[in-house]
Amino acid sequence: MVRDLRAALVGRRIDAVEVLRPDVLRVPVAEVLPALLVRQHVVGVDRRGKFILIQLDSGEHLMVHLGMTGHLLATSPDAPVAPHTHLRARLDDGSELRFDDTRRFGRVAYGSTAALEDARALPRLGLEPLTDAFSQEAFDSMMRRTTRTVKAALLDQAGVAGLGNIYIDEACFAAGIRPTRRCNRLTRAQRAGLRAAIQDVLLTAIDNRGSSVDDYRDVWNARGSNQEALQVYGRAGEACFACGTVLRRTVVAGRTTVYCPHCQR
DNA sequence: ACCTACCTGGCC
DNA sequence: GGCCAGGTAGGT
Repeated sequence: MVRDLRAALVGRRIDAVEVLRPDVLRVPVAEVLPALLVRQHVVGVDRRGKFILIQLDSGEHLMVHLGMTGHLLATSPDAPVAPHTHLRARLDDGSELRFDDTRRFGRVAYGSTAALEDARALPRLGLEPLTDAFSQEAFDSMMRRTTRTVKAALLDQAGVAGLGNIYIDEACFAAGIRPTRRCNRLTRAQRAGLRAAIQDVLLTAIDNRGSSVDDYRDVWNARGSNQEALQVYGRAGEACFACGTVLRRTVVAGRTTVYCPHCQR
């Protein structure tokens, strides 16, 4: 998403902003957001975990979290406006950036990263799994000192940033580890396998432009193809691609979890 | 280290 | 009507 947003936004000037649903805005109050954004240029787009940071020439950021059902779309201003569109920004190339989010679990905020952290709009996030910070040493020390299940630990964005329900189940399958296993009980080899699997699963998903299992769409409203590569997510009751065993559904850390009882121990 | 609430919509 | 859904915050 961030790579697509860079292509759509970097160098653009914001000409007009309309907040249709003020309560998706964390900080500041919605009434002042248009005045803060208008006439600024987008200088970059970054990401911390699942938080998208659109950097403006003031040095501040428009921060967006998509929640479960959020979209950021670059579109023509004339295109039909999706239901639950909460924010519209007109850009100097005649295009429009829109944020829509049916369930309103997503969030928008504006400010410096320090201000966003102070306002608790941007929480403390853990290791970025596709950077050098995600070393085996760092991952091991995190995993060795918690008794939580693997599923719960990986859902916690303060440990590893950016993993969600789909990719955790996929990484556990790729590593042959049941999501119900306790972190501190994994062997060194299992931790190494899990770390590699996390990186693999994420890189594949990015190559495939995301998992459009349901309503994920890219910035140009196109579907990704990674839903076709998923091995376990959404496949409970179906046969494991590796061994044919029926995949099992359970609830771990409050989330639906699917695994192969034969391939995953 | 859990557990529930927050929302809307689709499906049975 | 009840159950389920890519997530996180705030409570205990």
